[in-house]
Amino acid sequence: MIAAIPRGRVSSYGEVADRVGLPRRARLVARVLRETPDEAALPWFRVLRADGRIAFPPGSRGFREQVRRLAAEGVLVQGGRVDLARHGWERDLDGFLWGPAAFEPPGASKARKRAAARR
DNA sequence: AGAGTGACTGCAG
DNA sequence: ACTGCAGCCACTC
Repeated sequence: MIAAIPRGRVSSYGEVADRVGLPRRARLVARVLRETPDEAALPWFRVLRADGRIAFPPGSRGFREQVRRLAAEGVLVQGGRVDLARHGWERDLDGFLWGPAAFEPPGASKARKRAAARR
């Protein structure tokens, strides 16, 4: 299930559990990830907490590594968290509303809405 | 059996 | 938006 998370998208422990038919088993997903060797080459870094925050302690080695890997595929982490409305699996709001416009600078969305309101 | 632990969640303040 | 806290499940001691 984790291997199926598309590049540039993220999911959560709970969502992964749900998708494999194991509701309320978020902690089990976390355990599996912890026990999985790096050689498995799973995109573990695409799994976040339900609110979009990185599960590792801020500043820890795992935390920094996760930020680095996410950034490498265009997923910005700010204040330790990812915008799920933008990068969440199956809830790619920008993609749905505006097409695969990819990445815009902060505030671009607001500015666009203001412009639309003026018309 | 009972208490403690954690790459988690949802909700109340 | 942030912090606690109870609830949760699968172990471990």
